[in-house]
Amino acid sequence: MAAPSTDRLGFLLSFRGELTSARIRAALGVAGLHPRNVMTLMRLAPGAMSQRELAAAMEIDPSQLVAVLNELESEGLAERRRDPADRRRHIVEITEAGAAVLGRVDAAVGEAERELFGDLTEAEQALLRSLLDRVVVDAADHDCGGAE
Amino acid sequence: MAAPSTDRLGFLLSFRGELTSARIRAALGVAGLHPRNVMTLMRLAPGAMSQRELAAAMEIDPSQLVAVLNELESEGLAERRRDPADRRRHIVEITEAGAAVLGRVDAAVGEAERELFGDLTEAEQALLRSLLDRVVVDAADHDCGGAE
DNA sequence: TATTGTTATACTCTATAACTATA
DNA sequence: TATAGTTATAGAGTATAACAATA
Repeated sequence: MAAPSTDRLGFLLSFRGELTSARIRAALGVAGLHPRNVMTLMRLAPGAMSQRELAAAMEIDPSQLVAVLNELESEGLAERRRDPADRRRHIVEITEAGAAVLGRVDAAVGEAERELFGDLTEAEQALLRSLLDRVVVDAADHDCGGAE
Repeated sequence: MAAPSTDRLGFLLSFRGELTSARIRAALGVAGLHPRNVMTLMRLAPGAMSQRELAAAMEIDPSQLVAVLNELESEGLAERRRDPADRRRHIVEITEAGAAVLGRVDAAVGEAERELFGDLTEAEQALLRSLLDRVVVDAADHDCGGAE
């Protein structure tokens, strides 16, 4: 849906964020993976963890994570193995192939950022970052009814 | 899904945009309407137009607009009438009640923006706006496959 | 035959709850 | 009984195609 009153800063930030998000998602898809699967690999890159921990870190429901890991595992990009200490748990780990994919993705995201922010100097990019960091987005509950 | 590498400016802008969008949508819902319906009223505020024009302006499919207008009309916030010059067309118009709703919404959005950007001075808000305006988001086609 | 608005259908996402196997 | 992971189901949202009325 196109912007109706981009003269409001809130709308401007929302719409630019959405378009930026679309460009980044396209970059994440460079290896033919779903962006969500790539985000999962990114989470796993620093180290292995249980599915429950991974779901919590990504703020998604554990049941949604199942399909993601099925796909990643079938493509050889991540592995699940039982935790010997507690056989209910799965330890999830990124594979070498998964890490290699992340390398390609990182290059594509870098390219996307050069396109997105290429008209800004390094200093201006740093300034934009610091201003965005000061936007207050701590989700106080502002649900006002809505929908029908 | 939470941020995996907010150290990249593209991710930061995406995630701040998403959270800002959520806060703005909550404000749009202040009158109990679906945000999409409020956006439609905003488009109609400057003047009446046909459904086809309205759909084009909002960049949505005409068929999706039908349900929105049904709801707005049943709530007395907008009206459809046949164009006498071309009886295929519907002229869509906001009502006084619809304009009144927009007044309440505008106040709520103003409040949301004060929360979001209250830590920034007026000058900093203007700076943020000008930097966002220079982010390049003209959708060149970057579809790289993705999904499965 | 082309266009406007409408309806119907299908596909994706997401949220939730029920189920299994372990503890 | 409680927890980790899985499966199944339902709902919202969206995209597409077929349709009726009018040009």
